[in-house]
Amino acid sequence: MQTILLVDDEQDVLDFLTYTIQKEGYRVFTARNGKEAVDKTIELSPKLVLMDLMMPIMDGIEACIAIRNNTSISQPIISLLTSRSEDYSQIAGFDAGADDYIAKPIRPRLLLSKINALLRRPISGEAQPEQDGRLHIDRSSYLVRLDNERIELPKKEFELLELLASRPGKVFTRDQIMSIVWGNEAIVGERTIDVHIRKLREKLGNDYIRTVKGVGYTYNTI
Amino acid sequence: MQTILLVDDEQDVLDFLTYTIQKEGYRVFTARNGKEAVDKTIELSPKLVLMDLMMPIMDGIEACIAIRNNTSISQPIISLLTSRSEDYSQIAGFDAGADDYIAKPIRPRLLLSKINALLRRPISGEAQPEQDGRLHIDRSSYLVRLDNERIELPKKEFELLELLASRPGKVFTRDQIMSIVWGNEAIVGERTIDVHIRKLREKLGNDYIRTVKGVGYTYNTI
DNA sequence: GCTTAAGTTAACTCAATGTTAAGTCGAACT
DNA sequence: AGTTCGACTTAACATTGAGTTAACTTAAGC
Repeated sequence: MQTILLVDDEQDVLDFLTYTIQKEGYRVFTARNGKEAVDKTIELSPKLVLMDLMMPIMDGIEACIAIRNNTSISQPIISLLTSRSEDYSQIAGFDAGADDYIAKPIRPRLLLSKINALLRRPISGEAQPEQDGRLHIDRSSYLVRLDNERIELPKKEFELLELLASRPGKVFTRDQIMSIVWGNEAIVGERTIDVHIRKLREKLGNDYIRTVKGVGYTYNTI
Repeated sequence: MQTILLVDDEQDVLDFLTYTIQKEGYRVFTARNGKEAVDKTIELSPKLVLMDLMMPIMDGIEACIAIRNNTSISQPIISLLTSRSEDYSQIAGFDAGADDYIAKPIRPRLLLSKINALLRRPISGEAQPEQDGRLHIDRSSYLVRLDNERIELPKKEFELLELLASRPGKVFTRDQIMSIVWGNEAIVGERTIDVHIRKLREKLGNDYIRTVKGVGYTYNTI
């Protein structure tokens, strides 16, 4: 079960959101201000922190910075809750390292679908894909750089490359690739993966992805 | 520790706000009118001046102008305190060089959050978003300059551009754009974002905003 | 050599996005 | 009050290109 830390200074909001999120099947902890949020993040290692922007003692931005600066803790996904009126602080949030925004007033349905989406995406902290010099993969800009030349990749190609590069040397089976990049719902044909691999090789050169026949594909460790 | 100059002609207000702000960990000085405010600004070089609009001897607007015109002193962030009714004077305040408004009656928590936000924000005019020369976005004057030619943008377009430019290269999803620029109250149609993107491209040229199909939009880092 | 996995190519499909023009609404002006 | 204006939204339609498929070729392993 995934853990979520909920941070707001208003008890009503906490109660309501806790109820809403628990019903969806998550484990919820709460904090009342930024200081508590930082402490509990360290203590509980939540996967996701939902935090109000305006709080006494330490506001959302400060807490965000504090969490991001503490490299010894496992980095949660941080999403800030904000009122539409306080618009100038919104941009500061991204600078502070927040991953997403959720605008108040909060619609429960929307909130849950956002939470699900945020938690479904690749683990932000772990396994930074690839730094070895030649190739650089940046998820936030959806951009790949090869020898400092930028290469724009379409979504699926990017995600496929990102997956392979997240563990250089590890061989991913077609099944694994299919369920991670395509999801279990999509039933696509046998050759679809091949074609995407081909497109990647076309753009990056043949050296980066190695076929392990009968098993799958791997990102080449030189 | 950051220094704040508090200016109001009512002793009650001064006492209450001084207490509130000191508790948050700022150094607070006070002044009783605009004249004093200018003098103490020169003397103390505060980071932030919180000033009532209506005062005897010299009002907030005049003091604001006096401070802005004195180029030999380090420019503080100026935020004016105003009653909701006198909102017509807000325009004059911005013209006079104020950075922000805080409406009376003052809610302590809101005030503190605003102060925190203001003091984190670079002094007005000093571009946070975008440095590359061609495009200059100035939030305080709500104005965009492209190759030194001024471009006036309506609110939504400005906010959209500001968001994208706040993190050049980062791809913002439609969801994120929607909740930040529009907020969750407004449920607008599918094509609304596209149209605003189009208007921006029309005015700025196509080079600045890149579409990442299936993901979102990004401000281009050439 | 036979079998099967993977590579290749080009055509196809459809959802995502682009575009245009017209409609709505509120603010400013007369 | 009526009028004008422009921001914002909507709706209808056009376009694009990512993703997929199909048909065929090549390579690997026994």
